[in-house]
Amino acid sequence: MQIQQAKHQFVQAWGAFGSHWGVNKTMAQIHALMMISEESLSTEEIMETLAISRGNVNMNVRELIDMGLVFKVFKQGERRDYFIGEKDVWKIAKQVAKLRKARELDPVLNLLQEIRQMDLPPKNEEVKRFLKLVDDFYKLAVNIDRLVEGIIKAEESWFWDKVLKLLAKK
Amino acid sequence: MQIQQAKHQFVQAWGAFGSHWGVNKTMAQIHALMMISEESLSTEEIMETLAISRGNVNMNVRELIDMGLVFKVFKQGERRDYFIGEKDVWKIAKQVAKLRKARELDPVLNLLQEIRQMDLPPKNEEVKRFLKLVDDFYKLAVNIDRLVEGIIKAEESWFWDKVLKLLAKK
DNA sequence: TGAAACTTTCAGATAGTTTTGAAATTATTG
DNA sequence: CAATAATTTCAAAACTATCTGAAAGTTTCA
Repeated sequence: MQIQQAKHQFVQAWGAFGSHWGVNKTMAQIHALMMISEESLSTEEIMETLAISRGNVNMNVRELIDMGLVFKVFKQGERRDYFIGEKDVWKIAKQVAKLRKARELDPVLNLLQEIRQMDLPPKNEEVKRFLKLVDDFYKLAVNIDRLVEGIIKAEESWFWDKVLKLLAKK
Repeated sequence: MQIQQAKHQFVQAWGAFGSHWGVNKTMAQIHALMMISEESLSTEEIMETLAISRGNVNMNVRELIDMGLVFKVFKQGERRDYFIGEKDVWKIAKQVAKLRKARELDPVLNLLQEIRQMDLPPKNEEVKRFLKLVDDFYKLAVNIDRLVEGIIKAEESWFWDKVLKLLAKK
């Protein structure tokens, strides 16, 4: 197997995974390409490598920049923009955790909190059961929130060391 | 606010969240409805409550059953099928974690493992850097895998007690 | 300043997903 | 067995997301 084939496979697979992660295929492919490219890349180079349009590259690169996973690079004496991908896997993971928390968890916390604070008479069995479910979900969501916050703030080796030791102990 | 309104809001919001979780709106709505319904529901009742077609209910309920979040119930003297939702939030969470791990994490582990085992000559800087990235991702994925496995197996109170205490200590 | 180089936008095209609803199938009852 | 009730299937329609490519906008430089 040659390195170029291996990289190609990585990029293609990452694109396919994207669909299961709520990320569009092209964005996942661009991100994969940026992670494995030591050098910064121009729009043209991304277009060619992935066989996609200029508009598509522009849109997705911009979003990756907004996500903090890709950065603009200015090259001395060059007119066009170049982009470089974050290479630190732990930083990438924390960033993704942060973004997914904001998209997937925070809105749920808000909804549950809102319902908990409703005044719902009469206090019959139906109401009690509903509020119990909402409350259970809320407590779970708060715990997950704290765990994710912990991960985002943690130092990698410390975190895994402690957590995996803890889970093993059981 | 009345209980029926509150339940309606819960179902609608859950449906909207679905889109951000890689779950289609209808399935998320049906699941929400099943979680908050004490009684088992028939296809007809779900159709009416959510204003959706028979085929849609059938498909999504079947999938929820496959996911282990909803169960078929046979009613004495009744010809039609009834369905009841799992109500235990921790069980639901573990089930979802299991499903998402299978969909989102396991394929990545396989890819990374596969690439790690490739023979990629020559061992130049480019190859080394690529394999380093793959290796970093692999180690991270293995750690996440262990964490998720730990969660799936853990007893709820024990798990949160320990983990949150750990994160607080830092 | 103005022409070239490059980036951004966005309307329409394409591709992908979800839903419907009627027909086919299966199960139950008298 | 035949009638009835319910479930399942699936092709077509509706809807949604994504991508293209040309036009508009911006920046650079002589």
